[in-house]
Amino acid sequence: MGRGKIEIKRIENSTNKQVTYSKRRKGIFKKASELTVLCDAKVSLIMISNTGKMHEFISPSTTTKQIYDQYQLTTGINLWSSHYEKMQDNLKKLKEINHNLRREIGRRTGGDLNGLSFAELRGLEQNMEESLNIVRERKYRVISTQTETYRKKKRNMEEINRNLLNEFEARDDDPHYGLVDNGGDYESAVRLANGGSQIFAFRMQPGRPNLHDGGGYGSYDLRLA
Amino acid sequence: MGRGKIEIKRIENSTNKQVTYSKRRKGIFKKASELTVLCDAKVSLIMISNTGKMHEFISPSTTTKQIYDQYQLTTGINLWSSHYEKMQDNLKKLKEINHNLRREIGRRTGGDLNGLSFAELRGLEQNMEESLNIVRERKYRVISTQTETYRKKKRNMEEINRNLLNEFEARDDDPHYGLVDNGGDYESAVRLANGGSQIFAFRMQPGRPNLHDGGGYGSYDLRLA
DNA sequence: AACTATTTATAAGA
DNA sequence: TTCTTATAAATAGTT
Repeated sequence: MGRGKIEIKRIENSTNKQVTYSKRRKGIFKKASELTVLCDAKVSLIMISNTGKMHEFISPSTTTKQIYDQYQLTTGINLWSSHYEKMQDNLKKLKEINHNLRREIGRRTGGDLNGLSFAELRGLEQNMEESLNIVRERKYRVISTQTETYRKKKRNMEEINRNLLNEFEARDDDPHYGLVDNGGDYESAVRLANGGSQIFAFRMQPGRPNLHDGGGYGSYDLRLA
Repeated sequence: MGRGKIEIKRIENSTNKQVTYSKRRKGIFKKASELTVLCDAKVSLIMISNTGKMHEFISPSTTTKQIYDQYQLTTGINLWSSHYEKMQDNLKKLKEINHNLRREIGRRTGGDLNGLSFAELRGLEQNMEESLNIVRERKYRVISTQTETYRKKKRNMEEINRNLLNEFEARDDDPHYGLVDNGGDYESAVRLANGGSQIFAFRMQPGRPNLHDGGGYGSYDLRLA
């Protein structure tokens, strides 16, 4: 359809090729568009020119992805399986590790000991004893550090207290002096001066902590995997 | 191009629509094919009729997936991101759980105790003590069961031994009788008869087990995640 | 599915 | 690139 008939073979002239591409592309797009309207078909048309430029036609009321999903359903070809595989692999490994970790924890919290032999149980026991000792040592270190800190604070407060009392006695002609500005500090100083050991009463939260509490120890959501 | 001009609007007559679809589809495919030859362009053309039938044209020397990969590169649209997202989500959750499990184990084996307060340390200690007790109880139960089993075996062997000695004495006119057929059993019987307590010498694997051994306790590959 | 009058697409030229 | 136009190609309606 033109001034002369042409043979369907690669056009060597670059300009001519470009022009033909442009004209025919427009033609195909028009026909694709007409088809979708006339026959309410869905069309996905992607063209990439020899210069690498891309043009797309997609029938209205659908998306390229929809067409592609249907394409895959029909052909059975999964176009992104290769993209999946690596991820699937990772997921599988993670799940396995997760399972092992879970079993380890389970055993270390006294659950699921059925599969273990005497020797394994003995090994586990010794291992747990060692770990427990480490935790204990750590605990003692923390408490001794805290004790030291509070001892220092106490000394400091005693010093303040002494100073305040001195000032208080020195100025009892003005009974309000020293009590207004330093009221809070004075109270702390007195309380702390009564002895360091009581301080822990409200720091240690006596009794065992609630292990299933929101912020408590060992409270992850372990539902997945 | 036909006997009469038609308006570009949905064809209501089903048969007519089907015929038109068929004719025009052929036409578009032909034009697409010609374009790829004339202009060496790449074309992916997927058409789905209103009856759900799919037809595809793909220019030779390429694949649908290639076109789509290029499509994604050019448009920046990731067609299978939605497929990814769920997986990514799962992966992320698993990694998080994994991390928590790891920290839990780490603490229960005496590592990474830096972030814990005194109260938390105390909770952890108590928790570990309880778990340790469970493991100990289990160990004792296993060993008492084993002891009982061996006690029974021992009694059984003593019985066999007695019988054998009886027979041996009764038949010492034939010195080979009883020793050939039952040699192994006799030896076992004698060894077991010496006392149950020695049996554990080779069952208990004295000394602490190698914790980093291939099949030993606590030996997962924890590299991933 | 084949025919064919007619419309539409487009090759070549401007 | 776009317009023009002669001509090839596609196809609507018919058989």
